[in-house]
Order: sequence, then C-alpha cells, then structure tokens
Amino acid sequence: MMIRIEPDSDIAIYTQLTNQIIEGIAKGDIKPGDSLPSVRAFAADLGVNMHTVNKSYHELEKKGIIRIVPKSGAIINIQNGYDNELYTRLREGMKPQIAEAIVFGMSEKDIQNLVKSVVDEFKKSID
Amino acid sequence: MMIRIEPDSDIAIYTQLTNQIIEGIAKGDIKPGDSLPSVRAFAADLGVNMHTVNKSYHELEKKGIIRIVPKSGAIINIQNGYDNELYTRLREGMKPQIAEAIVFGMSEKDIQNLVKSVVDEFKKSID
DNA sequence: ACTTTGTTCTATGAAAACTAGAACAAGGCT
DNA sequence: AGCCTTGTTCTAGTTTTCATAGAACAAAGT
Repeated sequence: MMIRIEPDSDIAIYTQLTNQIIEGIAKGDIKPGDSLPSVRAFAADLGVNMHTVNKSYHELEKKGIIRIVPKSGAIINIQNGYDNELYTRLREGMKPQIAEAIVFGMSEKDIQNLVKSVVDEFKKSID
Repeated sequence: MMIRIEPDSDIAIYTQLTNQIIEGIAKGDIKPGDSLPSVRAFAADLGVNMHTVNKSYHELEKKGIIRIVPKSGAIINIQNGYDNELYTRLREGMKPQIAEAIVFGMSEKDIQNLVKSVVDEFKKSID
C-alpha cells in the first residue's frame, strides 16, 4: 500500500498515517487479517520516528480497527459492527463540513452527490 | 446565538468558535448581513482571549464566510457560490469519516442516512 | 472629543508533536 | 539454544502550536 506523508501539512503525521491506513482498508488495498509493517520498519520506510508510527497504531486500536499483539505485530481486525459510539463519532466529524456546505448554498442533493463521489472513489477499486 | 466553548476539548478554541459560527449560519440563527460581536466583546463574553477570537474571524474570512471591515466590524458575507476549491476542501474534510464508515461495514445508503440526519438537524430550524 | 474598532507588536506559559536513544521481555525463526 | 525482531516503556530534547497578556496605533462611529 502506498502511504504519502506531508511533513508540512497542518495535520499531524500520526493522524495522516492513521487516516491513510483507514482509507487503504476502505479501498480494499488492505484486508482484515493482513499485517501492518512493524513500527520500526514502517517508520524507516516513511522517514519518520518509530514512536510516531506507534502512536498511529494505538489510535487505530482505540478505534477498533486493528489488534496489536505484543511481541508479534499489528493485524487488521475490525471490531463488531457500528454502534452508537461510532455513529456519534462520525456525525461530529462530518458536522463542520456539512454546515459549511449548507452555508455556501449547497442543497441536500448536492451534498449527497459529493458524499457519493467520495464513497465511489473508495468502492470502485475493490477486489 | 449560543456559543459553547469546551476548554478541555482536543479541538482548538478558535476552531470550535469557527465551527459553531458556521453552524449558526447553517441553522439560520445568523444571516448574511448580520454583524458578529467585536473581538473584544466576544472574547469577554466567552471568557477567552481577544486574539483567539481574532484568529477565528480571520479563519472565517479566509473561507469566504465573513467580511472584516477594519475599524468597523465583522459582517456575515458569503462569497460567491461553490467552486472547485470549496469542493476539494469539503471532500478532503469528509474523507476520513467516510472511509471509517466503510471500514465498519456501513453501506452507501447508511452513510447517506447519516448525512441526511445531520443536514436535517441544521435545516429543521430555519425561519 | 471620546469610545470602539481591528491591527500589530512583543512576550510568556503550557501543551502537543516529533525526534532520539536506550533498555526490556517475549515471540518467531533457524 | 541462539539470534533477531517484536511492541513496550523510559528519559530527554527540540520545535511548533495554542492561548494568554499587555501595549500601542490609526481610523471609524457616536
């Protein structure tokens, strides 16, 4: 899987990494059961510090997306389906963008089309 | 308009303020032409520093949502409709949430329902 | 005139992010 | 058994961001 870190982004490196791993799973580039590189190997590959990768892995584990097996590795493991906590998390995360879309005059259909275009970008390349 | 700042949030205060002002416009609580409080008055009201409010105002101006008139005030002024820059901004902002939704098994319809619930929350209280 | 406006400047404290190096115990492999 | 790799934990340092504070300015509003 291809990861691209932008050091000058206003988004923290470990967050960039977390997001891109999630997007990689959404696209199907990585599947449940697959292993992520070791924190050291990944860090060397990306040109960042080991602890930065480690922080990202723990963020993914907290979200219930990977399982970290001490002395072994990190395996993609999606925890049980979507519950209220996930719903709330996603809602709060999308709120600012949706509000901004409305402010700029986008209709609900416009917004849904925008969302669909993002969904399609992920789903088109599955399998 | 009611603004609620959470000092212990992991979201910066000026970002919280920016988002809530945008949401206030989306809900119709504030309308184009309305003035925002002066940076000093708003800061005193919220219990934060003047510069923090100022930073939020400039973020809103950069987004094209308000017009800051030096020595006068900040007026809600939505710049011309949605262009490619806005589209890209919104897409990038929603990407992480949509990817996470897909990862957890949500269908496109599920995601659209979630989006609709957020849109409705804003639009229900217009006028 | 007087107040209020946004702006600009310097300064400081606190927290977050990132890097660095070292050490540890345990799993995997030969 | 021996060796390498694993994630983990610890201390340490730097840089950046965020938020605060105070002062001063020129100009708009009253």
